[in-house]
Amino acid sequence: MSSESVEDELSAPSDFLSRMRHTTTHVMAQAVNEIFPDAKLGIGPVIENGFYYDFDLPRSLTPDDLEEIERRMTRIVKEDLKLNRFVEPREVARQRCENMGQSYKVQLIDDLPEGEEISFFQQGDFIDLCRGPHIESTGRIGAFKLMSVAGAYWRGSEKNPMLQRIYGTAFQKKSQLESYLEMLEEAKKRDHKVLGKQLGLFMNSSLIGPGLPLWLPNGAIVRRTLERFIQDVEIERGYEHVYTPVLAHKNLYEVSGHWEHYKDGMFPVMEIDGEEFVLRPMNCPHHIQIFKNELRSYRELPVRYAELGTMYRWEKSGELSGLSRVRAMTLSDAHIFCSEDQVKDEVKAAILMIEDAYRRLGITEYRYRLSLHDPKNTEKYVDNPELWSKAEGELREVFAELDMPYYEGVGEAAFYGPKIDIQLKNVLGREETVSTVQVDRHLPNQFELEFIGEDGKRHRPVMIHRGYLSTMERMISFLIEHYAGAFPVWLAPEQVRILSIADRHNEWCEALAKRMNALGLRVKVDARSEKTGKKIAEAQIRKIPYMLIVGDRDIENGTVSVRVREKGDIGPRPVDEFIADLKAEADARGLPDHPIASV
RNA sequence: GCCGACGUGGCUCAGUGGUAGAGCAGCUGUUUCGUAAACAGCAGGUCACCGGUUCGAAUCCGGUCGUCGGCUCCA
Repeated sequence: MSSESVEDELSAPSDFLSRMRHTTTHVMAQAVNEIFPDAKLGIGPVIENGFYYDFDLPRSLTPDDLEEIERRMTRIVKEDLKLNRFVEPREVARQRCENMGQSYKVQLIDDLPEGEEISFFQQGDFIDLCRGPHIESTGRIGAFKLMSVAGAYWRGSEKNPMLQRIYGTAFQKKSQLESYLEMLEEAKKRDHKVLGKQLGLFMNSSLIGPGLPLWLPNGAIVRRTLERFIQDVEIERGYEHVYTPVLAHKNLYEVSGHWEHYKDGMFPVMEIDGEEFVLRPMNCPHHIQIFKNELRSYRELPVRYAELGTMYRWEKSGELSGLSRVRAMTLSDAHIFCSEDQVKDEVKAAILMIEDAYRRLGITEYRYRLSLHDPKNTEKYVDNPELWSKAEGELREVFAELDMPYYEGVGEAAFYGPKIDIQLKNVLGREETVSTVQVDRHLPNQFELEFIGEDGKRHRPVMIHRGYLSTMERMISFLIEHYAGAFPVWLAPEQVRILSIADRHNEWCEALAKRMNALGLRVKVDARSEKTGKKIAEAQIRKIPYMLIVGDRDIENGTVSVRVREKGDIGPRPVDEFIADLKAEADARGLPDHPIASV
């Protein structure tokens, strides 16, 4: 992280927008410096949709300060100051920063590799250590806006002092800035926390506790439907399901190594009658005990145990968020026990299974990360260089053999082994880990797992940890945002709402709903004495895929007037035909082709 | 956990020291209506919690809890 930040600070991309944003961040620093002459500067890189700069200031910034800074920035832009670049020898540069009291900049210089050119940029009186590149003058900066203030640790480490980070963005044209801000507003409406409330999917109770969400009936339908899908696919693909408890002796996790490496992520020990229990933060040790329950033959392998495993992790309070970061979660987990020569095939099969699910869910924006350990961090990772290099090499081979592109993330591995993480892009363009496949030779050692080989001798199996569709919490928070709450038919809590035109149609509507319910379709009737327009508006807000409007004409002709969520009124359809089409669409368990709407 | 902001009926939000408000939702009644919100009435709030300042606190101050945006961490 620290080396990357230095990198960010000193080598911004060179296209005009990036250079302009980089210059804007300098203008911001200049403005802050005017208000706080003693401000110490951290780093000020360009990021995906803008920029930030970190400051060490005598007091914390308020929203009013941001306005003041913006005003000063506007003035600096108007002054149209030229940016001058100059280079200095290391010692001179270092002395300059020290004289300016810029201790963080001194640290940056000290960390620059030998022989690196050390450059400064100056506009007006303001001088800043920076590699650039910049635009030629502040006057060429277009529309900008400061977005927020946040605390950020110097160099990203909790051990370092916390600086104040100001986030901002800039565009060449005002209209571009405006449409970006509009886009953020739109994204807010897709926020799963907002939609979760609006659609009655989940809630939190401060009495129950933060990070412990409660699934409301509608959310429970989405979850159950997804869980059934997961289990059905797993059965098809040769997994066996098990159920294991969420508590275990602390000792289990001492053997596994979790206690040593993962203690901070666990709820504290419960002690009773001299026994120590913990809530499990992972399911693997439980599945391992099942593997060990009998003597295994190579003929049985691979053994694949799957479970929607509920677990508890002590997430720090500031990390919690809606359904995506929680303390109680259920992972679509599985552990594959196999022989050395089965590893790569099993990893590949798991990846292909995950890709197939994404296709059905309509998820296309993702990339593979090979998550490697950090050899320098022996505290976080099991210290066994041979195992690491073997497993990491193996996963690279898998990518090569599948001909799949990927990138590597050092320091992203699990404590026991490297991972293939599938990184999804969420609505805000941020990546989150959803599915994961991990190769592990550590836990089999810890628990002394064995199977009898063809040669009659004992061999150690390899374990593959496979998180299929993440935790139900994170996956569904992702899907809510991905679909903007408009779930495809197979996942929609309420698939159809029947709207009666007048009270006299209610009985017929109820009978129709009953008939569809009997086929496993989720149908409700809006039998209130409200105007049709109002019933439509409400069903639309609830994002129900189909509305069936029923009045005299329909009852007479045996039709329903179909209104499709995305398309509006598509006119009357024979009842039997609609039901058959809907049933087919729901059973397909995939993105809708909209057979009904396509007519 | 750290930095910052915020917390007012079920929901969305007004209200900056002087008797707690609106819209939607809810309930009751009227309306029976064909593709995005009929009309009227009623009810609903220890202004997150605890303490302080003040003749008087939703409003000012302190603390606690919770939420949000970041940092760190992560499925």
